[in-house]
Amino acid sequence: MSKPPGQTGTMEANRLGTLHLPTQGSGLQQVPQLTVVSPSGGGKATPPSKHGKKNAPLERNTDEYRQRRERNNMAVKKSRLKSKQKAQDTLQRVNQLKEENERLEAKIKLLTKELSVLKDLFLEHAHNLADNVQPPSSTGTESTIAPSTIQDSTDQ
Amino acid sequence: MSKPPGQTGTMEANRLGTLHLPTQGSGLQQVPQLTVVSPSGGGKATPPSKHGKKNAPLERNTDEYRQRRERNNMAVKKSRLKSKQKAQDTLQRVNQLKEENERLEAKIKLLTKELSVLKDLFLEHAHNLADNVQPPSSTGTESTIAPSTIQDSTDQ
DNA sequence: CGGGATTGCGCAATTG
DNA sequence: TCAATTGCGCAATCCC
Repeated sequence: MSKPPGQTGTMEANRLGTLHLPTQGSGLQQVPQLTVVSPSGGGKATPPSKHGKKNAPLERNTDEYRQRRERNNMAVKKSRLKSKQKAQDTLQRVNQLKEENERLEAKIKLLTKELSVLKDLFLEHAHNLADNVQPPSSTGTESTIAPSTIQDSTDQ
Repeated sequence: MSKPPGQTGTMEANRLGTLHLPTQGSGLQQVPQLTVVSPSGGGKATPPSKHGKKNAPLERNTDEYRQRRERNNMAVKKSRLKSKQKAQDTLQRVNQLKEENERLEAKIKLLTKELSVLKDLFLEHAHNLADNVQPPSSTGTESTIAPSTIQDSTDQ
């Protein structure tokens, strides 16, 4: 709904200097031909720009032009496909990492719990010692702490 | 989702039916792309379009046409910006997740080590018991295992 | 300098 | 009806 007043003139497509439109019109394809050349005067063969190269537009009706376009079109397609592929890979990587993350967190949770259990046992033991409780040979409490319970933490 | 299969196989600039050319107007437009409108009438090859609506091409020299184009160009720009933004976000997310993963792995390493230490202590203890070593108050070995050593595992 | 790879842009068909 | 998407071609650059 709300829509600002018309955008007057939207000619952003304008490049700074040159816009060439090929001459002519063989059959179909007549284009409003206008050839705007950058105002800068240096009509030298070697422009100051680093790469500033502006080759002749190459006429649109030549075979070479057509060939070049065709090649470029293929290249563009290829490039875009690649780009899309890469994007998808990235997305996949996110999921992969997320999974791994969960796995790791689960592991941490487990380890933490085990650690907590062991700590409690230690504390208990410490208390026993402190309370001067001597374990003759069957206190029962600690003897239960066979390695078996602890084992599974390391693996996986 | 949704990515309709692009069927267009290979239709270069060949058979064309109608070519609309811009009529000058204000400033200059881009190169007139050839709008190909297939002349064939029958047409069974109509892809299952949801809307199945085919408006008349709308002449290119009308104000309305121009307005519509302008709007669409804006929408396209917007959409592409958004798309690019999203891609970058995804990339960032990957890095974020990678970092988090490292953090988690470090933590796991730490916890594992602590657990290992505790386990060893337990084993030692068990051995002492098994060997019939009575720890009245001078065994010295286990007494050292004060809670202090264990404490730090839980935090951070 | 040549030529593929990228990138920004507009067009048109579709989709929602 | 209109905005958002998407495939596509063109031209300017970039980059070997």
